[in-house]
Parts: sequence; structure tokens; C-alpha cells
Amino acid sequence: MAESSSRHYAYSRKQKSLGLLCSNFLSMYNTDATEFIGLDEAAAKLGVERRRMPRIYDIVNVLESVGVLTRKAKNKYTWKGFGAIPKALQDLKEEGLDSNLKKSDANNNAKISDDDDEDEEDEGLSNPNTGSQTETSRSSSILKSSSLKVDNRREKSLGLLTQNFVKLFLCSNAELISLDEAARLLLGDAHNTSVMRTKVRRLYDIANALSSMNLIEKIHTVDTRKPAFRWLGLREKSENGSADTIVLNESKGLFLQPQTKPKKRVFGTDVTNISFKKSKVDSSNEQNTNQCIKPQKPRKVEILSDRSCSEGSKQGSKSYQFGPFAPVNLTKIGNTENGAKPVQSAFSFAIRSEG
DNA sequence: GCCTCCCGCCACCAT
DNA sequence: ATGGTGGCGGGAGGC
Repeated sequence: MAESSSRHYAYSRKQKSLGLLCSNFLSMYNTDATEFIGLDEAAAKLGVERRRMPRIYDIVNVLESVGVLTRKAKNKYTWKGFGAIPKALQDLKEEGLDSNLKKSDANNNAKISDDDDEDEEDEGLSNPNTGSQTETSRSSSILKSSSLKVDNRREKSLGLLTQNFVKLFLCSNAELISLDEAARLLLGDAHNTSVMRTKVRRLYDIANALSSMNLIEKIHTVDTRKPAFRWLGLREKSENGSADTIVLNESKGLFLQPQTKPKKRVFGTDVTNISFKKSKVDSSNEQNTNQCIKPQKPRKVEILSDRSCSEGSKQGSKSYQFGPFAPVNLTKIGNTENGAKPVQSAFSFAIRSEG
């Protein structure tokens, strides 16, 4: 044990990060040729040692949660690809909304009010056994337990947690959810600090994997410095490249927010200010690059995103774009120097009020 | 026994 | 120093 601390700096933790591993995993298999994936083989190709197999499992579980993979058998997965994500999200959303209805029924339809109590607390993602079926309902493999006992193990699985985490975004109008809030919502209400801490730890894992797919983005709020996640979902770029429209498939532009200055309230946190910043991963010398960009409102915003937001993906620019999970050299930090950044969308978190 | 992977200690690192 | 991040691997549950 003592030696673990004596590890030289010969290597960087980043090189072993879950996010990077996930990126590499994705770029390695994201081809038409991919059909089946053997975890041992994957580990070997990625240079993952045996003892680090748990990391592979972590990734695979997250990927499976969003439809990219499907478990076939032990150590065996079927590659579905990114094209399967929309459908998976759709299902997830339906599941979430469904269970949501059951719970709060016609209780809070027009929750346009403001207040501050988290109305999404009833998100219906907490229940342990009662409504658990809704969550894993059609998740194919995940549920194959068939027994009502819903293994404790399953309940705490990274995969289920991932799905619930995603539902948080899909089923609410929030685009931004703080780490704390996510942990709280996903846990119910932790009066136990250690339990919360553990949950948060898992959230980091999930977030890293999801980030490498560009489904979410990690950011920091200015005032409290607390970490938060921003839903990116499946984005579509307009020819302009300026409009970062979030298009969750056929779901009536759920996350699109007008600029009607919502009531800034981000799950408990008062994120009044947010400003863009760049990734820390390859932040060689970009400390001055992160000036506060001011939209049009007088309030400045500062978002410290770990993984830059807009990336110059060179894929077809018409349909969905799953960020370029950069190969080994990751860190894209596309072009981030001019204003014109889609900062606005950062305001989209408020309660959507539309008529 | 091997496959899975939950759990949380504690080092790392930005502030 | 503080507190967010996250590598890491022990160990337990599930075949």
C-alpha cells in the first residue's frame, strides 16, 4: 500500500481515467464492422490490465444503459452503436414520465410557479421495489431477472443509476443539475453522509462516461463552485454552427428554451452567474481564455466546463452528432475564443413555461 | 472458481 | 488548506 503513494509521475492519472478509457473504447468499436464485443478482447486491445477489468465493466454498464451496447452473454456484448441512443433515451423518458405520473399524478402540471422547493423531487426515480418495474420494464437485458425480488445488487447497479440519472434530465425540464441535487434525487434523501458520498462517487463515474459520449457536460457553478451537469443530449448543428439546438428526437423540443429569462434557479443552487471556461484536461495555458461571457443579460455567466462544449466534429452535419470521442489525444477544445458561444442555452435550466 | 462490479479509501489536483 | 475528482482494488454476490 505504501508504495502506491510512491508512484512516480511517470504516468498521469488522466491516462487511466474512465472517461478516456470510454472514449477509446468507443472509437475503437464505433464502426460498421463491429458486431460483437468480447470484454476480454476489448480489455486486451485497450491495454487494460486484468485487475482493472472493473473499469471495463463500469463503462460497459453505462453504455448499455443508453443503448449503445446490449449484453448478450457473459463477457459478450452486441454493439448497437450510437444510432441506438435516441431510441434508448426515448424509452427512458417514457419510463420516467410514466412512473412520474403514477406518483404525482395530476398534482403538479403547471408547475410554473417558482418558489424553490424542488418539485422534481417526486421524479419517481427513487422507489426501491414498488415501482421499480417501470424503470427496468423493457430494458431488455437489464431486467431479465424475472423475479420480483429485484436484487439488491441490481438496484444499486451502475447501469440503473445511469438510467435514472439520465431520466433526471429527460423527464424534467432541467438542463442543468447539480451534483448534489442529482445525488439527492437519485438517492431519495440521504441523511447519511457516507451514503451520499458513495453515490456521488458513482455519479462521477457515470458522468465521465456520459461526457465522453457528449451526452452531458460537466460544469461548475460560479457562486458555489459546486459541480453540475449539463445535458447536451443529441445535438444538431445548424448550418450556421451557431445554433446549438438540442433535439431530443421527436420529443417536442423539450429542452429548447426561449430566452425568456427564466427564473434562474438551479435545483437549490443559485446559479446566477455562469461563464465559460475550458477544459482542464489540456489546459496548458488557457487561464486567460476563460473570460466571462455575457449574453445579453446583465448577469454574467461562468461555466467551467471540463470538456469543452462545442467541438468541431467532422461528421455528417445533418443528423445527430455524437461528439468525437477523441482518440487517445482527446481534449478537443474546439474553437473557443469568440463570443457567440451558445451560452444562452446555459440558461435553459429553469422551469419551462410555455403555453 | 471465475465473472461482475459495489463500495469507499485516499491520492490527486484545482482553487 | 480545502474540497472536488477519481484511480484503485478488496471483497462479496451471482453464476
